[in-house]
Amino acid sequence: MRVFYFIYMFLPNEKQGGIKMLDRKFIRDNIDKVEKALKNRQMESPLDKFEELEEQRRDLLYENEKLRHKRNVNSDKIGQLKREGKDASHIIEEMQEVSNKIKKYDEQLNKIEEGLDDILLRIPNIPHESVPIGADEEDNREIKKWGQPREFDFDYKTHWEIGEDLDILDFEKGSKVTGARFTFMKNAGARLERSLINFFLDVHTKEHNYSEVFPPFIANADSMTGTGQLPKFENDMFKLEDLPYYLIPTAEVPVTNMYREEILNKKDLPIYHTAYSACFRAEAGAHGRDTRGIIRQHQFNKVEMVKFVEPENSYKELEIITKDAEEVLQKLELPYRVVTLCTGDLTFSSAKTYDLEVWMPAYDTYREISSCSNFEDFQARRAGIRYRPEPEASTEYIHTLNGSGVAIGRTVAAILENYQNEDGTVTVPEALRPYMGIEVIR
RNA sequence: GGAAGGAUGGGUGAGUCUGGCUGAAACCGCUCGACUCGAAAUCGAGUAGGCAGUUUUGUCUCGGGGGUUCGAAUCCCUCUCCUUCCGCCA
Repeated sequence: MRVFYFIYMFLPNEKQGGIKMLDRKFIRDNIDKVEKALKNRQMESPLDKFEELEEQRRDLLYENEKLRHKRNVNSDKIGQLKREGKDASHIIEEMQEVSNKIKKYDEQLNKIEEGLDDILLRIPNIPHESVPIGADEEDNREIKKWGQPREFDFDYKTHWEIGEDLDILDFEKGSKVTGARFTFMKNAGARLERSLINFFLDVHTKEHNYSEVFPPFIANADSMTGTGQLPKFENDMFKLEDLPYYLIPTAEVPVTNMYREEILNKKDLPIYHTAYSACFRAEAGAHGRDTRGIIRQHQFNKVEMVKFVEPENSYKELEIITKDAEEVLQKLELPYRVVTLCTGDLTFSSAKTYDLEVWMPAYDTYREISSCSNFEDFQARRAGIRYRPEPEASTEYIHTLNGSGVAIGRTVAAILENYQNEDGTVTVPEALRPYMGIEVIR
């Protein structure tokens, strides 16, 4: 109950026109399409309620506008009479009643609008037609494999065993200082983490043309709503007490919201940003999963890529951003595969997502290390990010994309496991040696 | 934390004291046209958005929310953000 109230209080300001979420008109005109999308995502449909409210809204609006028109006309008349020094009291009296009626209609309309927004903000993006239909991750489609998982001729260890044996990961200290799912990295481990951050940022800025930003790690409720974390996923985030501020779950949030409520210049597009940030996730509902190691932490580091592009280019850009992410894994010579997420596994805001999964020997499988998504205009709508396609044309929503480039902690885990040696040491991947200054962690 | 000032269209910025004829001057930018071999300069025209209906229309929006009033960019309350000064701090 209280949570609900809280979310409600910090929903985005109802700006002029309410440029938020999926478009009402679009939903109205494409009820079937939206309905189908919800079904493919394994979600219940709130559209009956939506249609009912929408109908009520339009009826009330019509009545209300008629009254407002009357008021405007008569107000002009009153002004005119007063200027001429004539008496207007009989009209004023009549208008008092009209104004009261308008006030009542306004109240009803506001209530309906709130109900509509609450529904709309919880409707996810519509999957792109190329997205495979499926229930869960089992139905994701593998589209590419790179590298050969290494064959070990000795008893290989998990990354947490390696980390503790080399004294570069300290789980006990993490849980003492903070709690479960927090870890200290020490010595070469700390350095490895830092090296990866620098390495990834260097690759993306120098080779892939991203401009680097260093964002705030705390964002407000409007921003969280803009990228789609709120209102549905409040429980997945850490919230500051008594403030409408949240620890960011990814740099996507602050970087995408940099341009919230802005009209971008066509000549500045596309905009590419890359950003390092710490990421904070409550991992609600993940009890018991990946409890060992650093695969699933409440705090982890990530280098993120974010793009703002013209709509017609966004699917081309999705391929590019995915390649940009792949490239850092290739440079590190870590075997990985690329999968297209199916409708049931797709995240709330995304129209299409490629996951990069790195080979993890100890798990004997591929694990997600990057997620590259095209949100089309979903986030742009919520966040009000537009541009003018032609000088005379009216504004249009841009398309946003992002991709992990890539998650640092999981890369550390992958390096420790894939590059481990029989004597317990870990070879440093060649690309990282300039950053690490050593060839072997021992 | 204390004090003062401010938030207006793509940008700069008038209007706020003295409420109505201001959805908003002027300038810049941008678009089209004229001039030109072409460009610059100059001149002319155009140039916010949401919602509802869509043939002419109506309505709402001057940071957000609320109030006063027949009527608010304009008066009052409140919140947010920005600027300047003081204090504090890495």
